[in-house]
Amino acid sequence: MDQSGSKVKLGSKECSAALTAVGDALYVIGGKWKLRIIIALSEGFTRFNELQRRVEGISARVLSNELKDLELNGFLVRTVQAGSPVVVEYKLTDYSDTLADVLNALRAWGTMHRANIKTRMKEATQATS
Amino acid sequence: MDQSGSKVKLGSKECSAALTAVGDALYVIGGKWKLRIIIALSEGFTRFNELQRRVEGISARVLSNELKDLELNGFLVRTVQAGSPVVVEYKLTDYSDTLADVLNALRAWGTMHRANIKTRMKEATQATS
DNA sequence: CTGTATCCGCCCGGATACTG
DNA sequence: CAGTATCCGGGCGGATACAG
Repeated sequence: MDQSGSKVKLGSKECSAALTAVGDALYVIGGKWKLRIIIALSEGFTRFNELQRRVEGISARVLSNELKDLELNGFLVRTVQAGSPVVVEYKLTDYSDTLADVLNALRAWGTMHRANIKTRMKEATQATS
Repeated sequence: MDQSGSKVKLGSKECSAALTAVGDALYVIGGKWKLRIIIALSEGFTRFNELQRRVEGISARVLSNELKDLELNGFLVRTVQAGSPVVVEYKLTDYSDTLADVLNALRAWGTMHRANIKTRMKEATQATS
């Protein structure tokens, strides 16, 4: 089959490295909400309630926790401007830009996969009809 | 409950598309184990117990469920060869190759992030010393 | 070996109410 | 608006025992 190097064949060291690296990544940006929050922020939504509306399905409690977590990991900064209405803003840091490749890959794949699923369902319909 | 056509109705479609696409992706390959199992499989481990040893920390029950899920989503195929010891093998499908970019991006980022954390800790040590 | 079934504790996270 | 506190139910997932 792929013995003649058709697939990516890594040495055992690089293999565990892949497992470890992806594990590290998932530990920080894994979970249901982290990346979506980052996307919403990248779209220019900075306020708490804006984000909650934008990231559909998230509760205030969870959003609050996730934001703290993201701040701890250096992806965003929380700023408070005193005033008549106190303005709290969340803004992505430069470090969050390092996720660009991950985000792009995920977005591209998600788009592709959705189209693919539709095709599968159509075929299934035809086959069972 | 949002009655007003909350579907794609915004001027900037790309933004909501990103959220949807990444949401789709996370729905399928999100979670603690999926990608790690795929990596282990890509390393050539095909047997159940091999995978369980390779994907550190996963229990038999969870591994079983994840494998079913991955098979349902077309990432792998389960084959059973009858014999004195029945041989069960899990093999990645071509469709799993579409995840290459995602995996590479995640691996690269995880590696970068780990190095970055080390640097931060060093600096913190120096600052407090 | 390759799983499945059952029990069960724990924690995630929704709902609600409340504060500043 | 921007959260926090509390309650609490469900489910995720570990441990164990068991089946093919």
